[in-house]
Amino acid sequence: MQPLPAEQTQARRFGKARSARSTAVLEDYVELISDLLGTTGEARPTDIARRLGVSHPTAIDTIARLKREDLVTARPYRGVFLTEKGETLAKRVRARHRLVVDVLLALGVPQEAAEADAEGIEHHVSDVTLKAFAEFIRDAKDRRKA
Amino acid sequence: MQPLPAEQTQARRFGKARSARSTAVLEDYVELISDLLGTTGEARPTDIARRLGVSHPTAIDTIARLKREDLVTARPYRGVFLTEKGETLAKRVRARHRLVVDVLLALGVPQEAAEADAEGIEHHVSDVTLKAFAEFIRDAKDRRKA
DNA sequence: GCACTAATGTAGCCTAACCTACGTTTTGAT
DNA sequence: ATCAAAACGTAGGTTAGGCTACATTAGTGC
Ligand SMILES: [Mn+2]
Ligand SMILES: [Mn+2]
Ligand SMILES: [Mn+2]
Ligand SMILES: [Mn+2]
Repeated sequence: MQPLPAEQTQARRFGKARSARSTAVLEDYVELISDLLGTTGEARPTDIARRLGVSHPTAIDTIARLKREDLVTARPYRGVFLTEKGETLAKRVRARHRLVVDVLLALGVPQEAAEADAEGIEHHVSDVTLKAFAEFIRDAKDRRKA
Repeated sequence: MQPLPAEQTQARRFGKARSARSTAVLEDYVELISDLLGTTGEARPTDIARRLGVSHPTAIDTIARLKREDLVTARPYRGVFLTEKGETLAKRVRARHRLVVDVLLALGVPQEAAEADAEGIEHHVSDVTLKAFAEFIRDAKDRRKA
């Protein structure tokens, strides 16, 4: 039986996971909105809802939260757009998402499981971990060349 | 710009992540209760709350939910115990937690980041992915021997 | 231009997960 | 046996993230 970590240490870890959980939804929305804007030119509440698998009122509610957090602008019947802050977040989130998928694939996880699990995992990957992931992928590529 | 996945595919992935998020708290409680029972012989609401970094009423509320889900038994002033179902879940969750930490460490993630990130990541690792992780670790060990 | 349809918005509801404030029960030390 | 402190429980409140049902607006085809 492993010794338990010190109370405060464990509490800090759980706290980080809680805070990541609370921003996960926002991150998914900005990433998706950015993708929709990039590929179709617009991001409308109904599309967002359908792609997320939620009802459209749920999407509209969350879009309101995104507005409050200054990540998007949206006006009735006009679709959703990213603010500067939103664009910046979207870029970071998309890059992280891709890297997480790549790492899972490199570890031998089948494609669809990698894509599905990454959708949840990504939100809990810290910067330090992300750096380690990037190096791992870089090294894997080097090994393949040699 | 990568092509977007089909709507239903993407919705299914997001749905899985949502459902994992909704069980994450239960999993952490069960794992922690099991650890406390194993090392100190008892799991009291206050200890649980302190280790999770939440207020004790929050812990008590969640323990009530665990009871509803038939994962624990608890009576006033008497501490918390795992049901069969709870024990089973605890074992699975603990094994998964350890494996996730091991994989992160093997990828070069520093100890504390590995422990902290694993606390969130673990809940989004599917069985298929877990299997790939196990093989990766086994192979890494073999390589070290050779 | 009208009418139907799809999209959007609004209202109202629910549960989970957090909190503070306060009252009650146990526990343990004199 | 008493009593203070710690643990526990309860009450009541907030926010996020879901939902359904219904009303309104916008867009399209005729
Ligand atoms: Mn995601
Ligand atoms: Mn993503
Ligand atoms: Mn966890
Ligand atoms: Mn854990």
